[in-house]
Amino acid sequence: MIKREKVTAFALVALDVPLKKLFAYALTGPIPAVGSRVLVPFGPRRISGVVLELRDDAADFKGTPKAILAVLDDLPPLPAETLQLCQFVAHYYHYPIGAVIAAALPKVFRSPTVFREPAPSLVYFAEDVAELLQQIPSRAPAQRRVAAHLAVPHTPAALRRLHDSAWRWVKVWHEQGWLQSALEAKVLAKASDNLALNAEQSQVLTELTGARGFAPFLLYGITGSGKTEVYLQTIAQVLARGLQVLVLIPEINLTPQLEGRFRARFPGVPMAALHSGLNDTERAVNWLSALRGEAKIVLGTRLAVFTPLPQLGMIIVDEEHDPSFKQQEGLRYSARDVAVYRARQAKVPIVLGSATPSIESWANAKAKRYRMLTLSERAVPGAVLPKITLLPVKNVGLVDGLHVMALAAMHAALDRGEQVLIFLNRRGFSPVLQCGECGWMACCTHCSARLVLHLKERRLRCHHCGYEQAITPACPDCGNHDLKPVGQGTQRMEESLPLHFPGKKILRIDRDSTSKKGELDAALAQVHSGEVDIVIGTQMLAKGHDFDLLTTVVVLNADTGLYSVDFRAEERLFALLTQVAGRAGRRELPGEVFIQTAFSDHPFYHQLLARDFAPFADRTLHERQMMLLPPANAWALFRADAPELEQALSALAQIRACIAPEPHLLLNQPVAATMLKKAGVERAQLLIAAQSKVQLQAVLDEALPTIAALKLPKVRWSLDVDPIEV
DNA sequence: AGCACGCCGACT
DNA sequence: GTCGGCGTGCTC
Ligand SMILES: [Zn+2]
Ligand SMILES: [Zn+2]
Repeated sequence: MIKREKVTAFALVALDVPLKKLFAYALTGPIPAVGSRVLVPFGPRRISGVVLELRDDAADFKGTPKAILAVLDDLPPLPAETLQLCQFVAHYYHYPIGAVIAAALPKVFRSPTVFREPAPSLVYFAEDVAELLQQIPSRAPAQRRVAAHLAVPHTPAALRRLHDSAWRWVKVWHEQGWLQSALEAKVLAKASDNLALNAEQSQVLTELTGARGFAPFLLYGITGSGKTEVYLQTIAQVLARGLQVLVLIPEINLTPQLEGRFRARFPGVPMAALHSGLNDTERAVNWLSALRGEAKIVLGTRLAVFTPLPQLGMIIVDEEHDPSFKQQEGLRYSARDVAVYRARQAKVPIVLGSATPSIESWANAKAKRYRMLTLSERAVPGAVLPKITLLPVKNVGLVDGLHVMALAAMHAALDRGEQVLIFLNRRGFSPVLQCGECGWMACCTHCSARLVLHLKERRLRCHHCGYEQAITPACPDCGNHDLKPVGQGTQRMEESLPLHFPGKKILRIDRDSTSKKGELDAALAQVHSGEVDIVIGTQMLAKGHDFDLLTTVVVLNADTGLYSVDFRAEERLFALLTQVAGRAGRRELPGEVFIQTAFSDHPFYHQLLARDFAPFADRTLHERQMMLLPPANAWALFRADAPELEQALSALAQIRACIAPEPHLLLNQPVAATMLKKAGVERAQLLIAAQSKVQLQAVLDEALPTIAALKLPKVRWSLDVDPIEV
């Protein structure tokens, strides 16, 4: 009889801990595949991890490995490509691999408990929404708003997002026979028709559908040029080849509209939405259907870039310039950049679409690393871009914050029966509450910031942390009772406008007025129905929402960043104003945009008025090259916070000392953050600039092990590669 | 990041 | 006497 030595095998497991290493565990039972989710003992607790390597020794671990407790098969082993993508991200953003994998997985797969997939739920929809609406009395507007959504199939969970009672109503309507229900995969409806394409669109479609292998495109298309229709027809052809499409979109409450349009065009094509509105279970279910290759279209926000897709055929990043593609805490990745890497890895085409591309992507297109495709005509024949007028406000008397020309234009539009949008990106009544005697201003105790006066709620609130307090009745410094609101917020505009527009219906739409479920939906419905005359809106309304009767837009206080240190301020303002201008005018009603500005002489406005992003982008890119700013070089930013600024600065000085100077590497001095105090800590930062991303990575690879070994008590620090806010 | 261990100040 | 403050150190 042959005595076999006991075969011991080991697994190297990635765990969600801030340590840049893998942990060795002994395999006792069946051998899990690489990529499997496993339950392991870790110190006194049991946590979930992912197997990255199998081997017959414990690598460099000298102790006695503990045994894996269980292989959790609620998740199929992650494909090698997904693990490799996570490895790339871990390396590029200098983040521990276990933490990257954890961030890439739906929350339920980070927990040590096994996820039980619920039975597939039915979806509810109306074949003829008009017929359904006839059954619902007009005295039930909330029910009618829900009904109006039901051309698109909804799960019970999706219904609950529309309105707390929506699921209850739908059950009744279904019993009445006014609605159909089906398993999601079985919905058979007529697809919305392809829209006719103009010559430019057809040419772009031909280019995109003809591409094979890794092929990056920058689709530069002006507002209203029909980018979405081009996406839809391109997607149809990728689906016809039996492949999956990943569509990444910004994080805004616009996902439902886009999802509706996709579902209407591709009824019966399984689609997985992955946005922040979903609960953990929905997210996990949709993610699994993508991983299994069942969902053919994955429509999601930045996190969706990590979704495993066995038959990936194309990636589309819509509004590629949008800052929400860059995560601003923890793993500070750019989903757009990761998407480009992923397209290269999967050897598929990628389309970055925007009316105002990021200068980074513009530079790539100019350098022929991306192929530039242009849509320069409006898709709807005869439609013209809105006219933009600057209203200089320097040394001009304003009436409740409005220029007389703006008031006149608003009156004219309202007289024609049209709607007006006042775009004011500042919630609350006034950004400052000030003492008229001594000049004292109400400030947050935890942040270096003013408290914003919210008169409606009778509170002073900090917009940077959760702090709020009752309105101070008197100045704490001099006792004066005459405290004055200074500056104009949306609430103040809402209060003063009726004086100038008596009898007109005015509606404020901002985060405060739409914080409850269904409120935004209700507000938008009021605007669509035409019962609202003037809308006062913040950033929330800048994107996407199209109102047929809205012709006139007045922009207030948008350009405060123009002379700031932030070198991306112009780029962002161009994108914002382009988007806001897109709200003005439809088809036969031409739009007009009035921008109140204190900087009407700024060269930026010459280019905005020319309505052409290309010369602006060319000039900006040239400036960046002249001044050695990204994308002409590569930046990394160390941030530190501590109870005292001195501690943060000293930590950054120690970090800086770990980086060896070399030619073409700029090591700045640590400086206090522009807003020194935030949420009770004092903050500082250290910028390093390298000639190229390659040099930057080499420098960071070299320095980070030393930096990680530093003892920095009371200080929390993080590294941001390719920061967008400095 | 958790979580335990450990060593000093004021509480029943 | 012990409850709890958070500094320090470790996790296969
Ligand atoms: Zn005072
Ligand atoms: Zn604050």
